[in-house]
Amino acid sequence: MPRTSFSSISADLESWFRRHARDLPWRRLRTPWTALLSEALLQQTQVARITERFPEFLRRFPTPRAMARAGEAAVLEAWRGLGYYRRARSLHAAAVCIVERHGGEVPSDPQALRALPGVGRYTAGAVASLAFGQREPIVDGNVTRVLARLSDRREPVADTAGQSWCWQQATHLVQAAKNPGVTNEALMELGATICTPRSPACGRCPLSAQCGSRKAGSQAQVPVPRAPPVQRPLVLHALVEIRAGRVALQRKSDGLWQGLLVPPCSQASPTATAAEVTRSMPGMRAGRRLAEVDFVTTHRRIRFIVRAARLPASGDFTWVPLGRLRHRAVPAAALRVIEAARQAWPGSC
DNA sequence: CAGGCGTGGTA
DNA sequence: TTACCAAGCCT
Repeated sequence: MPRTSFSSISADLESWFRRHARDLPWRRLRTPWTALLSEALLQQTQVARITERFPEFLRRFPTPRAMARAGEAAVLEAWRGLGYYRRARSLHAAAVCIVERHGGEVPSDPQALRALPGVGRYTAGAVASLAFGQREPIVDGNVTRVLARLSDRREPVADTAGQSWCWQQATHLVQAAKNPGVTNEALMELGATICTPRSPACGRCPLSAQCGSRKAGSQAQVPVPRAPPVQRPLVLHALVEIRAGRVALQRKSDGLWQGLLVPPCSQASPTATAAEVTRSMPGMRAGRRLAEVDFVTTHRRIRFIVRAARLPASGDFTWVPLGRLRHRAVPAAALRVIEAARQAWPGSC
């Protein structure tokens, strides 16, 4: 792609974006902190999921200092149901860093941004360009797709070589831009609303005249999809005790759903007996089987085998009222496990 | 660097 | 119903 094309593309992107930008909550008030907050929330998550939740985050954590003071548990609680919960723990740690190392202000230097927990190349570039107007490139899933189609790239874009090519293209584009932040945001917006993975709306695309895949009619083949991840099976035995309208939960210390509240779980064979299930669970007694719940993540196919349980009074449990589950740091999978248990609970109709 | 890390929407 | 995948990062 010749240099003149990049300046023409960025100009078309910017003018299109000024007319067609969606009204998103984090665009109303654009500060460095709202940029960092929204980008952390949006990692691997669709815009529509975050638009509803962003106002609550901004209300609860209006500044890095407020988030640092609120504590990690409060951030995890606000993050309920959004997945990839390490983002929540990283964001809180980043807020602490910002308070301790940067006087409570989000840094503008890409290097300093990169040093924050949970901030990689994309997020650092996004905050630097969108919030500070710096000439930093960004590459995410949307940008990757738009760039691949513009050049009608028939080779993979997901592997190392492909991503390197994308960053190079994005760098050229932002170098040619009049307003780097606007060009970057427009590039993402185009990928999200026009240049979609399937059936892109080329008829409404401001770049259609300059698009290689449009010219070749290869939009459906570009970019080449990457091989789907293998989904490994995992069996978890969950022990649920409901007493006086409350369910016993534990804060998970590692692995899947680390830091979140879940019923006591152990990994064992699908045919394990109650005694075998509780062998590594001191003081806990497993009762009758109540239900099975299947849950799919990106890399796993999880089967929960749910048993009623008798948990020791001395255990370190958090007893959460059933009606409050959706306001606590309980992952969606655990909500489904608890709901299945409640349906099958002795005495339930 | 390949694999781990969630969830829900859409076709 | 399955398949795909979304404003990625970390180890």
